[in-house]
Amino acid sequence: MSKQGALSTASIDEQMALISRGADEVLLESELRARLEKGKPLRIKAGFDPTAPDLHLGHTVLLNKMRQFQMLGHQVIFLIGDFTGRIGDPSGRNATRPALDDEAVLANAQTYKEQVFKVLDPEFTEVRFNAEWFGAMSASDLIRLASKQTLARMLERDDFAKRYKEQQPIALHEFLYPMVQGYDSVALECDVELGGTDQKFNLLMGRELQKGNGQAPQIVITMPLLEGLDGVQKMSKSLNNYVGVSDAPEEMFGKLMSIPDSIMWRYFDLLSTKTNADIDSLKATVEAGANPRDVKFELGLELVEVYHGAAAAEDAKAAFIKRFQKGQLPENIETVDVSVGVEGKAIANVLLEAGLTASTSESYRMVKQGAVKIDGEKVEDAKRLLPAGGEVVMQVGKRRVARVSLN
RNA sequence: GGAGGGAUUCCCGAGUGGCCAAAGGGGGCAGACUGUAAAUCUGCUGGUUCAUCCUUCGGAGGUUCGAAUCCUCCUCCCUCCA
Repeated sequence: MSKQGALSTASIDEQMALISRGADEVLLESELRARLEKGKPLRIKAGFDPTAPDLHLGHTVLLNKMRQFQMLGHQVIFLIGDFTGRIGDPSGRNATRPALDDEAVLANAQTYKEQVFKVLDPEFTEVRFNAEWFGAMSASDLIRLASKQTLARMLERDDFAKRYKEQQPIALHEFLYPMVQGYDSVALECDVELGGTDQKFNLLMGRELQKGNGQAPQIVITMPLLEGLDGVQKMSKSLNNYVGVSDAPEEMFGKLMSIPDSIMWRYFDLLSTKTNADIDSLKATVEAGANPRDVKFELGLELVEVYHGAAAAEDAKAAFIKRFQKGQLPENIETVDVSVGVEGKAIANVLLEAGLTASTSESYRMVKQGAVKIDGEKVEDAKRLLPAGGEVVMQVGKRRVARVSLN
């Protein structure tokens, strides 16, 4: 793998292998190979809808693929769909999504940029907004664009076909969306467009429109959804199985360590910038009997480093080992003040007020199950009163800890 | 317009007058075992002043000593007929 800014000296086969790693589909591989063989930097685009500014690792799958292209010396374009974001996107939804107002779009776009450059190298990233060309487009331009597509073609899309069949409404503007997105590729003269599998139809539309405008059709690469920490369902906030890109280093490391082994290689394929050869050699060590945990450490280190730097990553790993492998208390325990009054307060209530349990009922349950410790001592009686004065370290289970100042 | 079926605790789903804070499963949490993995076993899984009392079974009323269960009205969903 070469330094950025210059085309990689890796063989075409190696480049193809890296580019297609983890991808759901590469359409068409033969075209991609042909373009790589020309030996010129390619223009790689991925579009982002400015609706969800709080990113988790699932969202970074595309970014990581872009990063891999950068490492091969190609130019990536981070396209913010500010114009299309104002229309609303029907992708994979049964109902139409409300349009965003200008202010929200801009604010989200800004947040996006901040988070995205943790992964991408800003020097080799072109940030564009599609209002740039659509803002200036006239009605006649738009109708001319629309004239290039047919109803039958639009209804090939599963989502539309299904809604049509079920007699659910399809707003006309939803037909415009794929065309508008496809036209982005024309405007940017893209060689490759990346997107989620749910975007396949729209990505292919870009090929059609490019052909119609005398450009070589872009290669389409679709990336799958990343499974969450449970290893089964897709990573999402609502399922609470995600690693947020703004998670603290220790939290991020710990979450990554908790993924099932079965999903570990998937994370490497989709999130790591390691070469295929490096990943293969890690696999070989595990097959030879190495503890998969140590390979997971590698994963944790790499990903925490992306978002927090190398030093923080090492610290997170050390803290993890100390806390969970050796069972010691973490170093930075949050201190919480709890007022207990002159008579003192029952442990159950102190736990609640310290935020360690969700209710006093839960406190009682935790104590009953032997999950509560105060200064390392298992608590037997949830009703015991804690007197004012002094600090105690309270633990509920392995993960919840707080230093509680009683006053 | 007519005839039926349904709405239950985070989710699915049983319950058809008291033994129901409500079976079972899922999910989650905790304990054991571990590599904070998986698998497995065990327990817990409405609130509380915790062997107590309070609130919950779509909503509002009613019958009853007592209702998730019966009656009335309302809201929403599904199936069939016209």
